Amino acid sequence: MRLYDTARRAVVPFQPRDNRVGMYVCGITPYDAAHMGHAFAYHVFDVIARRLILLDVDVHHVRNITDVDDDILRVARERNADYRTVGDAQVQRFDRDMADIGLLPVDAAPRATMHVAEMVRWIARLHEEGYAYEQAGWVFFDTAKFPRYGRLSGLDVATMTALSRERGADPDDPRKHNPLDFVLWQQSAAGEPSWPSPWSDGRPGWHIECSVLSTGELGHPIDLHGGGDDLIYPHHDSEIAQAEAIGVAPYVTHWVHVAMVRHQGEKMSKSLRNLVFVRDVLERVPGPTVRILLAAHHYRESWTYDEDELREADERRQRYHVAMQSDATLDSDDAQDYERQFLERLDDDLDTPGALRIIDLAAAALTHGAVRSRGGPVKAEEVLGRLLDTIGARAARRSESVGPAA
RNA sequence: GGCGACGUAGCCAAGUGGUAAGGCAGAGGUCUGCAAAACCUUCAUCGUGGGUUCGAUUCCCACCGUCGCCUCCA
Repeated sequence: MRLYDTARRAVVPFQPRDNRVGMYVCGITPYDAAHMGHAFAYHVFDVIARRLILLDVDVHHVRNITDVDDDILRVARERNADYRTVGDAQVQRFDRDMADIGLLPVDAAPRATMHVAEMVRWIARLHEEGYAYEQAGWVFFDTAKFPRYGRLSGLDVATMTALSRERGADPDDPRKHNPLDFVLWQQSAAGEPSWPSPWSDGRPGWHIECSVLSTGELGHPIDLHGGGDDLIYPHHDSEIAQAEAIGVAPYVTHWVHVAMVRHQGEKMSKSLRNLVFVRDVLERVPGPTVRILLAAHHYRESWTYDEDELREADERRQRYHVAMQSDATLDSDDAQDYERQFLERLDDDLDTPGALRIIDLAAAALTHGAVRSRGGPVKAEEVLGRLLDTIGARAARRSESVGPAA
């Protein structure tokens, strides 16, 4: 299987070592419902996992949960609730949404709050080795000590600095030695949850959890680490820095990033309030339709969610359904041929749109009932079922696969 | 500034190392009292400039243009 690697900037063979793959995907902060951007990202890694499993690879799929950060604390405050209550409820909703669009359960979903002690140890080590400094209870990573900082994103320090100034970020925080230094540990404000540490009763910065959770579950190097492409900088660049600085290197062998989903002309994001929630889409179409819609887009190309495409995806799902319900069969030779082409598309940098086109052909052949007998018949249900299963778009139940979109 | 994607007829869009599917629109026609519908016909040298090749839209390089992302973020 060939996949684009962000670090090498090329489509390269993805080589599992020992037939085992540790895959770590940056998960959600559970304070709001999952939107189509989340669905797209996690769908992509689900397809990768399914394809690897088909190749007989033992996949260990880990997706973390950032259950303490500014956003979730803010929401908890607004609702006058405990942040853990907010988090638990959102995690449940998230799991349900993902299950309903047919994502395989991940093998581990570690939560940041369960591993703060390890984070403290990690930060302490960075501090001891001179990669971090303390300022009144806060600890910052010293990017000047790590010259490779920013290499994943391809940004050099000067550009990053200039950019952050332009964006009105906070590079001028007087506590920072360098504008790009990032928070490893922060002192908790009154009323915020806190954990003991040598520097203050506080809580971890955003980036540290992923280095700790990923290597905690998978060791290193991580075979495949991914997430949305908005995480490349600063999140993943910072992960690399804090890991490789203390010898957890190489940290990751293959980076996979998924493009952004847009809506109404802009990136779907919380701050723009242009979210399309997975649940709302599922109210109108079955899970497989959502998967077909997502699979119709290549993971490295950003796309715009729109209703026409949702309708087309549902029509496609219905065509597949009709083909699968038919009595038609294909010769085993032809069936194998479709499957081979389908997998070839997937193995070529996860070309799911191309793979869908192969399913279209197979479905058309079945509905047109072209049956020849050469090598024995293969049932429609079996041919299409296997292909659809690989992209998570096989109807779970018969009742789920009938009826038009609302 | 960096990274990425894309640039095929008026629009949408498939595709391949050997002289470009399809759909919509348009034009002409058949049919019709007129029109509509239907049907038939017609409509592109594939962003620009180089290179590789017997031959490139398809491979490589440069350039131009469009778009997306870049310390809340999947």
